[in-house]
Amino acid sequence: MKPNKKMNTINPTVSVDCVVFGFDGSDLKVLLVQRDLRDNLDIDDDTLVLPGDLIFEDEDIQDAASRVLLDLTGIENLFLEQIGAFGSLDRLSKDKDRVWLHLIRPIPESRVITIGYFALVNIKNYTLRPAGFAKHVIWKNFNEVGELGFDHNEILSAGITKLRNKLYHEPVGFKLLPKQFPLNHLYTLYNTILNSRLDRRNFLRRILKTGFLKETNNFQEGVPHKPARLYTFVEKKFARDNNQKFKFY
Amino acid sequence: MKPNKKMNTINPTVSVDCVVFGFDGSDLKVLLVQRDLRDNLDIDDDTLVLPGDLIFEDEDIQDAASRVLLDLTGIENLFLEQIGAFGSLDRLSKDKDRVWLHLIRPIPESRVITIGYFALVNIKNYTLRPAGFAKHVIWKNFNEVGELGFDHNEILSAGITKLRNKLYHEPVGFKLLPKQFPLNHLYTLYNTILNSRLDRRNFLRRILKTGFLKETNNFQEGVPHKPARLYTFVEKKFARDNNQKFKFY
DNA sequence: CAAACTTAGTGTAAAATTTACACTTTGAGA
DNA sequence: TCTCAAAGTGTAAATTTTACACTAAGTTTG
Repeated sequence: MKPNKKMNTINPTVSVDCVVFGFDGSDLKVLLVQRDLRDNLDIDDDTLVLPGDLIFEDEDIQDAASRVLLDLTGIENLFLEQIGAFGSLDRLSKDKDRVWLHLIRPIPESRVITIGYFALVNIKNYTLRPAGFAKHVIWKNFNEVGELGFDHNEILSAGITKLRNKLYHEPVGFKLLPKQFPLNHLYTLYNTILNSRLDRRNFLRRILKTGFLKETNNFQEGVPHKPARLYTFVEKKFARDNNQKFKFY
Repeated sequence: MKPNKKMNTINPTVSVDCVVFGFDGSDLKVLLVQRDLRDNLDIDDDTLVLPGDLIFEDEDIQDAASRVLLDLTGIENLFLEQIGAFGSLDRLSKDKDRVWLHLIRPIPESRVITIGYFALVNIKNYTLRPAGFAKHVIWKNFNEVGELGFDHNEILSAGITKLRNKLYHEPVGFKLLPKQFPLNHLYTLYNTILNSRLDRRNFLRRILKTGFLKETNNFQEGVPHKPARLYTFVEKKFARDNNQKFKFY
C-alpha cells in the first residue's frame, strides 16, 4: 500500500450524475436539483439539473455517485446502477451552464466526462434535504421535465430507456412501491412507465405467476371502495438468463 | 467558437478500451494486443490487453475509441457501441501494468477511468497492422483468453454479456459473417456464442421468419458435400420496441 | 461407376402460451 | 338500502413453441 496523496483531491475531469426515479401512485417522478447561485442576485438561472458533481481522485465512481447524491439531496443508501459515460464535446454549449461553473469550480472550462447512474426508489422513504450547491431538490413529473442543464436531458433519456427495459425484463417495479401494496398500484405503475394500457386480468395473472409476489392478510385502508389485498415483493434468486420469462408487453 | 487550445493534448485521466469480437466459422474471437516493451529486454512481460489508450482533451470519446483502434491495430471504420465506464481504484494493482505504464506514460500513476467500447466484425474484412505500443495484434479464441492487463477481463466480460444479449434481441449476428453466408454458419454462430444447442429446424424457420434474410442464387463452393444456398442480410428498420419479437433461446 | 459419406433441406402434431373479453362481489359513503 | 368504485375472477380461440427424423444432393473413395 502506498500512501495516498490524493485524499479528497477533486478530479476535475470526471463527474457523476444520478437519474433517480420515483413513483407517487399516479406519475413517474425524477429527482432534480435547482442550482444555488450563491447570492449572485444579478444572475437569472432557474435551470434544473440531475444531482451530480465531480468525483474525488481516490474515490470509486459508484461511491462518488452515492456521496454526491447524499450531499446534494440527503438521499442515502441507494442502490445505483451505471447507465454509461457521457462525454460529448458540447456539454458546455449553454451559457448558463458556463456562468454557473465559473461560480463554483476552480477549473470551470475543463472538459468533463460524466458517468450516469440510475436508481429506483419509493418516494415516501426519503426526505429531501437540499445542501451543497442544491438550492432546491424536487421530484419532478417525468413528463413535465423541460430543458435541463448540460447534457442532462440526454442522460435522463438513457435512464428512462433503461427503466423501461428493466421493467420488461427484471423484477424492479416493486422498488418504486412501498413494502406492501395493492396489485393495482403495480399495474398502474407499469402502464404509466410503459405508456401502455395492458389488459388488467392478464397482467395480474402473469405477475402473480412470476412468483415474486406474496399475498399478505392486510388490506387497503381509508379508500372509498372495496379495499384491495396488499402484496409484498419476495426476494428470490433472479437469473438474468430468465430475462425471457419475465415479460410484460 | 473559442479557439481550441487543447488540440491533441492528452487527457491523462480518461482512456478507452475496445472489445472487438470476430467469428472465424467455428470459434468466437476477440481482438487483443501484446504490449511493445520498447527494447527493454530485461523486462519480461507478455501480457495481453484490449486495444485502448488515453483520449485527447478535444476528442469525443467514441472518436477516441475509433482512433485508438486504428492506431494500434489498423482496423478502421468500425461501428462502436459503448459498454460503460470502468474506474475501480485497483485498476493498477498488477506490477507489470505499472512497470509498463512507467515506460510509456508521462503521468504513469495517474488514476484513469476507462470507457469500454464494443464492436462486431467479420474477421476476413480486416488486415491486422500492429502499430503504436502494439507489438502484436491477434485474434484470440474467446475461450482461451487468460489473465489480461489492468481490469480488461472485467471489460471483456461485460462485452460478452452485451454480445449475448444482443444476439437474443437484435439482428447483429450477420455482422460477424461475410456478406453472403449459408444459414448453417449463422446457426453455428448462435450456438457457439450462446453456448447452446438450438434445434436446427426451429432456428432456421425462426430466423427466416424475421425477414432479415434474403436468399441469393449463389451456393457454397469447394465444400465436400451438398453446397448450401447463400443468404444475405437485409437492412430494414429495426425498432428496439420489437425486442420481444426477435428472440432465440 | 457405384457405394459411402456429409451436410442440406424440409413438415407436422402436441403442448404451452398468449390474447381477448365482462360480470359479480365487496366495502364505503350518502 | 341504494349507489358508487374498484376488486376480483374464468374461459375459449388463436398463436407460438417445441420435439422430432427422414430424403436429397453433391463429393469422395474404392
